[in-house]
Amino acid sequence: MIDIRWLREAPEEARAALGRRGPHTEALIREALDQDARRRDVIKRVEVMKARRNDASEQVAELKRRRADASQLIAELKTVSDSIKELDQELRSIEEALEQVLLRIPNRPLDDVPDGSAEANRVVREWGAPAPLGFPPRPHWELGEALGILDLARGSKIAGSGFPVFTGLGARLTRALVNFMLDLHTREHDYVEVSPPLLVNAATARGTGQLPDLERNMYVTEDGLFLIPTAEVPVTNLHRDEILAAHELPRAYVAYTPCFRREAGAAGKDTRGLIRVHQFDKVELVRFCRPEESPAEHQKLLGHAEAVLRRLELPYRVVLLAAGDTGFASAKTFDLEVWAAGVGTWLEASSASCFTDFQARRANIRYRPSSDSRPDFVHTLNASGVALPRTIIALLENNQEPDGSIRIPAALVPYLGRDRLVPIR
RNA sequence: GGAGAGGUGGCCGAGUGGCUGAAGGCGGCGGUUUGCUAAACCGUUAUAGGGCCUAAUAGCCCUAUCGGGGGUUCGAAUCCCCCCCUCUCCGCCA
Repeated sequence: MIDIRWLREAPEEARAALGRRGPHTEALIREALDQDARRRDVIKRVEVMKARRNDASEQVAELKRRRADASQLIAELKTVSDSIKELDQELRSIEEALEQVLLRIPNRPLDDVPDGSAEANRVVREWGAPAPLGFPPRPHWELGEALGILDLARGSKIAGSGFPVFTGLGARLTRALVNFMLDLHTREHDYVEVSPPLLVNAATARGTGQLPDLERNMYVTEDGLFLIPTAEVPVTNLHRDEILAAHELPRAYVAYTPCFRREAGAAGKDTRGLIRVHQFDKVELVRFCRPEESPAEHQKLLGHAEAVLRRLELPYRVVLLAAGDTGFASAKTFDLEVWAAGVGTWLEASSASCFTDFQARRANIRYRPSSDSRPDFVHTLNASGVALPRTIIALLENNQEPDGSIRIPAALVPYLGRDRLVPIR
C-alpha cells in the first residue's frame, strides 16, 4: 500500500502544490481522499469483528480443553467469520481502487519551482559561449558518416530507425566517454559504481514511477520484464523495501547502462540522427539522502553533471523547469542543455531531479533518523552524468573544422587515444 | 528445461491446527557489578495499518504480518492450491 498520510494530513497544501501541475489533479485528490475514508471505515468495522473472533476463539480452545461443548459458540462464530470475509473482500477492492488513484498522482513541485508550463522554464546560468565557427556548420549525421564513426543506415537495417551503429573510432568514442565519466564520478565525486540488470520487473518499474506513467515508453518482454529506460530504475530500486541506517546517508551510486525507450508518439521533428533514439548509452548518478539534505544534495548532484560538460569543454546552460514541464515523479528538475552548433539548438544532455519522498514512498525506501526513532522516507535524486548521444552530437558539431575533422577535448584524449578525428572521405 | 530439498524476527534456529508476534541462542540497546577492559547477571529488543488521546512519528487499545497471493477451518507459521526466490543433482550453455 502506497503511503497516503502526506495527502490526508495536509490536503490543502497538497491541492495547492499539485494544482500547479494542472487542474486534473483535483479530481485525483478528491477520489483518493474519498477512497481513503471508505477504506478506514471498513477497517474500523472489520477489526472490531476480528477482535471478537480472536477473543471467542480462545474461549473455544478453553472449552475444548475442558472437554465441554463448544458447538454453540462455533456456530455463532461462523457467521462472524463470514462477515469478516465479506468485509475483507470489500476492503481489498477499495484498496485496489485507492492504489490505482495514488499511482496517478504526480509529485508535488517544490515552492521555488516556477509556475506555468515549458515557456516558463528559467535559464539559471550558462557556461561557455557557443563560438561562431566561421563557416556553415554541418550536422552530426553528416559529420559522423564522413568520419566513418556512425552508420545510421545499417542500424535501421538490423534493428530499425533510432538504433544507431557506432563503428571504428565511433565505437571507441562511446567507450571513451563512458570510461571518462565513470572515472570522474567515482574518483572525484565519490560515487559507488554499480552495473545493474538491464531488465526489471513491474514492482521495480513502479518504484521509480515509470509505471503507470511511462508504461507506453518502455519495451516489455513476454516474461513481463521491462527494458530499463534509464539506470535510475534499477539503481534506485536497489534499496526498495529497505531501512537504511542514518550514518550511511547520503549514498551515491553511478551506473553506466544502455537505455531503451520506445519514444512512442515522438516520431517526426527533432529526431534526426542521434537526437532521439531508441537505444542509447548513459551514465547515471543516483543519490539517497535525508529529507533535510535534499536541496543541498540536488545542487551537488547538478554540479557533478555539469563537471562532465565542463571537462569536455562543451557550452551548456542550466534550465530550471516550470511546474507544468517537470516530470511526473520529480519535485524539481534542472535540465542541462548542451549547445549543438550543427543543428543550431540546445539539447538536453542531462536532467537533474529531486524526487523528494515520491519514489521513496512508492519503493518503500526508508531510514532511521536516530536509533530510537521510527523509520522515515528518504529523499531520492538523480541526474544523467551524462547521456552519450547528445554529448557526441555536441562534440562533433561544435568541434568541427572546415575540413570536417573534429578536435577532441584534452580530458578525453587519454581515453580515445588521439586528439582529433579525421574524415575518411 | 527435468528431479529433489528448503524459505520463520538484525542473524542462527525451535515449532504440523488453538493462550505462538512466535521457545532458545547470538547480536544490539539500557542497567548492576567492576580500578579500566573483559566476563557474569538483570532488563529490553520488529514492521505496518486503524482507533482513542495528543504538540508529538509520546502514550494507550485493537488488527495484521513466519517468502508472496489465494483457499480450507470457529481458529493457520502449521493443512491445500498458485507464484517467487535459494540450494543440490541432471540437461543445456557464454
